[in-house]
Amino acid sequence: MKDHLGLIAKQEEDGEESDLALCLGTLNPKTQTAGKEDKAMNPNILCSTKLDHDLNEVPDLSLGLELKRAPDREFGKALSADNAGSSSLRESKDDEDQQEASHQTNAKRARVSVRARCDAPTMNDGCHWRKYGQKISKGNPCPRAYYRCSIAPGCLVRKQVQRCAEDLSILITTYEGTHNHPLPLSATAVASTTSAAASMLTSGSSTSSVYNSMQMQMQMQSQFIPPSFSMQFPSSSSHPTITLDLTAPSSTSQFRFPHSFSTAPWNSNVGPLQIDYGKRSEIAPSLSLPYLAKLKTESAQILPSQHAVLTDMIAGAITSHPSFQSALAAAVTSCIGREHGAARGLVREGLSYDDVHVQREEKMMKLPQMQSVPMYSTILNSLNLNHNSQ
DNA sequence: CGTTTTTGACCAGCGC
DNA sequence: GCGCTGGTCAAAAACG
Repeated sequence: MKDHLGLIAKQEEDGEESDLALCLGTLNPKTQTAGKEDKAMNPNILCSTKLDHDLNEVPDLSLGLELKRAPDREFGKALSADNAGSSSLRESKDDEDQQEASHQTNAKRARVSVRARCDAPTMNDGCHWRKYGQKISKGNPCPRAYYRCSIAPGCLVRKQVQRCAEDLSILITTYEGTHNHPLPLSATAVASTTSAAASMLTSGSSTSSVYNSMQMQMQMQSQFIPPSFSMQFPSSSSHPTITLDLTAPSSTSQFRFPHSFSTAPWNSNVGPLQIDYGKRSEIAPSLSLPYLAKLKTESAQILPSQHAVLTDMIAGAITSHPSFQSALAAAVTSCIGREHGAARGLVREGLSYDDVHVQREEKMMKLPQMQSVPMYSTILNSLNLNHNSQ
């Protein structure tokens, strides 16, 4: 499967756990399906789509990764000290109490620090924060601001914002804690990224594939591709901290968050994760194939010869860590939720993937968002998800 | 008038 | 124990 990007998500229904695998990559141009070899390796491969042949025709599979609480205990354990994305509300008061107790007693909660060039006072991550303190810390003339999540009164997530002493254009944002409420869609991407990093830290997994996945995701959320990305694990810290460095020190071109990323209101309709593709403007997904296409064709950072390596990297990353598997499941849910209307229509019509593919362009003229429906509807059918619950 | 920010006081952890 | 530092609290001020 060297030319495929494999995504595997677990789902549990009626006590039975099953794997969902998506295969995005080279496919048989005649059958529009994954090759026999691929299916032999994983009978659960549901669909695949062209990535090498014609990137411009790849349906818009935008996976806004959103961590949900996985059924398996191991994943729940891994998430116990991170800041998950828009996880569902805690179902019992006991959970809240446990989390509160954990917060009170565990002085070494995992933190995720993001370094990025940003002109705005704070990096808008889609969440809603209330400032509760400010301090001048030792060794840095710039004050450190303390924020807590103000979406829900009992939310324990906090963040610290401070400018880098060496380079005032660099904003260091440090996240800590777990959201105990649903997040705005626009906040899920950053939250899931920091969540995955924290999860990796707390679960002890530090594989390079996860590292690479983090790099990919953060790059895709941004307007430009930083040529370098670093994670740091300070050995002497009161909190275990991962630093996601998006400042690209060896860059030949400056990497900055788009203006809209920094200043758009958290609950804006267009969302703060907005990137401009020339005259077109789209919500920046966490994993967007059109965006991959753009990278491939326009960025010198990703050459065609590197594509196999790239897909291998992503596949390895996603399949190597339970957080990403669960994140994908939630992401699919999120995607379907966003376009549930169109998907519902197709499912009701009983259209197959091929039918949809043929009619796609025609339908897109009427409903632009329909371009992502073929993939979603296939996922949808396989997951047997209940749209009405969205 | 409700919400958010500011800012000095307070507290806890840590090293000496 | 003491002082330093990071982090939080809470009353007052500012803001919309």
